[in-house]
Amino acid sequence: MAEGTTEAGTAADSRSAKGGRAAGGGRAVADGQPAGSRSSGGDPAAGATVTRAGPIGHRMAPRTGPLPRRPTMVDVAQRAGVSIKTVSRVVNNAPHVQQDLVDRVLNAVAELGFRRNGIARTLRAGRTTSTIGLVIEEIGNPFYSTIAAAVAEVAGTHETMLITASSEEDPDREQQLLLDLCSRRVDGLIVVPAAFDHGFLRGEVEMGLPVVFLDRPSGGLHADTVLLDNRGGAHAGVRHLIGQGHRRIAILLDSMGVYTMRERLTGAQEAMTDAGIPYDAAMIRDQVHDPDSAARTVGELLAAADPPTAFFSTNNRITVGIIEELWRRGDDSVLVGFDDFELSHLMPRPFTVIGYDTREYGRQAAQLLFRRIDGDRSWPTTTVLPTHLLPRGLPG
Amino acid sequence: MAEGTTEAGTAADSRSAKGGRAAGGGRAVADGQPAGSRSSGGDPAAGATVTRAGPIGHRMAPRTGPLPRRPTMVDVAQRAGVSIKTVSRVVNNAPHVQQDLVDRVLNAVAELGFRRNGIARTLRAGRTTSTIGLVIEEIGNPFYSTIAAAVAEVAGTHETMLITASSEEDPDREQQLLLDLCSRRVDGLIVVPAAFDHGFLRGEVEMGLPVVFLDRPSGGLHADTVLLDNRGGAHAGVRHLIGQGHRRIAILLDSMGVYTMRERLTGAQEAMTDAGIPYDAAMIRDQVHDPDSAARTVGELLAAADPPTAFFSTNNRITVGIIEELWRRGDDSVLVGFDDFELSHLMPRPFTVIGYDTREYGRQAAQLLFRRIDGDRSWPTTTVLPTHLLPRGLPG
DNA sequence: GATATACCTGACAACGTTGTCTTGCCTGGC
DNA sequence: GCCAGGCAAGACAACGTTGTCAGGTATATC
Repeated sequence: MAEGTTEAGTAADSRSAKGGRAAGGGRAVADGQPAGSRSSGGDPAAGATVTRAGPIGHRMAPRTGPLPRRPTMVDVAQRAGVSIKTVSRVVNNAPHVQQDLVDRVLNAVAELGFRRNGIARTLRAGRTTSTIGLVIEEIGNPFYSTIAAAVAEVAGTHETMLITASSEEDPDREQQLLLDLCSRRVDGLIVVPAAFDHGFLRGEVEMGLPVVFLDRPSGGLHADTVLLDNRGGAHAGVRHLIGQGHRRIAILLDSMGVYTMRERLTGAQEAMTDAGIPYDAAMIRDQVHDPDSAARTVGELLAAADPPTAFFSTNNRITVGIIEELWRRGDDSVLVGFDDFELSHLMPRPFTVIGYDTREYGRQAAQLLFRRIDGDRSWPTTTVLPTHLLPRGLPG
Repeated sequence: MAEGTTEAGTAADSRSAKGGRAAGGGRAVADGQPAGSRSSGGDPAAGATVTRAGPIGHRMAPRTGPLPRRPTMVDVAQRAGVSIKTVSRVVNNAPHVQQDLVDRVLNAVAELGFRRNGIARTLRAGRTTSTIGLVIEEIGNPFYSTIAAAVAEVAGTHETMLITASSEEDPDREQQLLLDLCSRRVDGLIVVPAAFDHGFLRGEVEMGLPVVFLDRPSGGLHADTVLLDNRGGAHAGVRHLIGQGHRRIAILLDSMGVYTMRERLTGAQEAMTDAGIPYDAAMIRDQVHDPDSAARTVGELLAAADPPTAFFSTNNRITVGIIEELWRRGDDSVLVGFDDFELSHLMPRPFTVIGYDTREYGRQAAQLLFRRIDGDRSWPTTTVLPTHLLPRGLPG
């Protein structure tokens, strides 16, 4: 840690790094001291972001002159004393080039540090960009990052890279991102729709751009769609509760504006109806957007007359909130939750999960997309992935 | 669910979707029946992936003819009766174009569904691609997806898109990905190094490609680097344990081949040395790559003579394994773990965490990169982000 | 009325690569 | 000795866009 001259200071934009914002957010800090003044090691500046600038190991000056131009095939051709076409042939491993020319070209390539310009290569008519676009709600969400990982994996087998963009559930932003990706001439698009209507993509689709919708269907544009068996899963989950003798089952959901929520509610209600349990509006709670609001809602429901004996959660954020509140209260109401998540089996209260293979979900969409990219022009399809009930009861 | 003709069947590549592989992996299935035969709702084919193909709502034939060519500025110019230069001006909102020509061009653009080709635009000398590359270990890992989210967010404010690629910790693959990204002429690169030496990028860097290394330094190429205060964090964590009176502290780590592991071990050992606790090789366990092996290691350590009374975990996978094993055994050994993670506060045994702001980590790297892209040619810097001890004791 | 100025428009080249076509050479068969 | 055919290499155009420059018209200035 003592190489070269050093110059300590605080990075220009590090204001937001000081103090708060530790992962896990806002908890108390060691020894009750304020974050900024705490020492967390031998480093005198610990607690704040530290930036060192300067040469390391050997003499070196910051660059100031104009940057050297990137070498092109013309430069390589001149250096090797051949035509650019020959350079192109060598670079692309085309046949019918004499060995000594190949060597001269490869030497020139190495000496100049030539790297083929993929942009220009793509421009020549008909070439693909070997890039696909994935538009999701938010890449930081583990569900979507698993999807992205699966899509990237499939893309890799097709020598294709992945541009991922987050719509943040905003239809305008989604449209902007999608059209931007079209301008970049991606070879295909996978979209988790935020908007209802993707008619603005029709022109692109007609000109051969493959599009796959994932997790939610889209109105306005008929294209391949990969969905989850939301109804079936919810149905099975609620039936599981009914089978345990529960009749008062509370259903918590995020927003009726989201397709998956509507489907899951429908499935849950069908299970209730099948069992002859009368509809009770008081047992259905909408607009539960995060764990805290889920916890609050649980409190309200349990405080009411004739409280529920079981809960059905329609997504994992709600599930977490319900668990926290039940745990706090020592309440032994039973819970079934849609979406499995990492470490769910280590939660303080075991609960039954409606799970599915998220990686397979993304993989299906990606394989479908590449089938289209590879020329499949048959009817658009709708694929429905199954869900699985993973029962975990209370030990007792 | 009853639109148009339907055709049920199993998707060609859905083998891996049947049965196993539910998220959370390999747990028993409802009612003890095999996955394939279980019913999870009203759907007769539940348990297997179902694909429907066919028109929805209205008559439509699968496309077979040649795809219509994408309209170019030439097409728009012809239709509007102007030169392509005028089209270019209109499309780019350049001044000095008469209103009636603007209207004619915009009409032609709308009628033809023209969308500017960003590839060709980029090719014209000197233009940037408005794309940056991020090479990480694996996008499915929540740590990296948080990084990606932060980078994408910063990129968005610079009207730039993000290509994310996973090196899978393989130096060869990393090199291939990085060079591919160079061919695509990304405006900059953020790399979590898998390899030790990134000298192969020197030519690109000299020709003006900004590179930022994140989470691990790189030998062989002097560039901006953003690191975590691994030593300080580990030092503080172990000191915390020592402060509670522990003298036999086991340290579990993944691999000494990884920079962060070496740093964390060093910090932990410094704390021990500072407290006059003699070095004991038996207390340090290497090659703990996953939760299961962490759990096994805990079992071995506790079974030995003179077992540890506290554990120091150097990453969150190891932490999870330790928690599971301690919980299983009802052992009340104390644990401090590097890396906070979602729901860590809901784990069955409260434990102290060495946390940091992962989003800020990615943000710092991205801001640094864009400062370079915007022309900052000063000395490369090394930024060290602080860690924070988040003590959570056993309730008793 | 001549000249300067601003404004508007288009012709043309260039970006870096690859597809097409041509040219020249060499070998082999008659 | 002539021609067919394969091989090797290069000239040239094209991909779709934008920068440069020239030309043309209308308005303002002397």
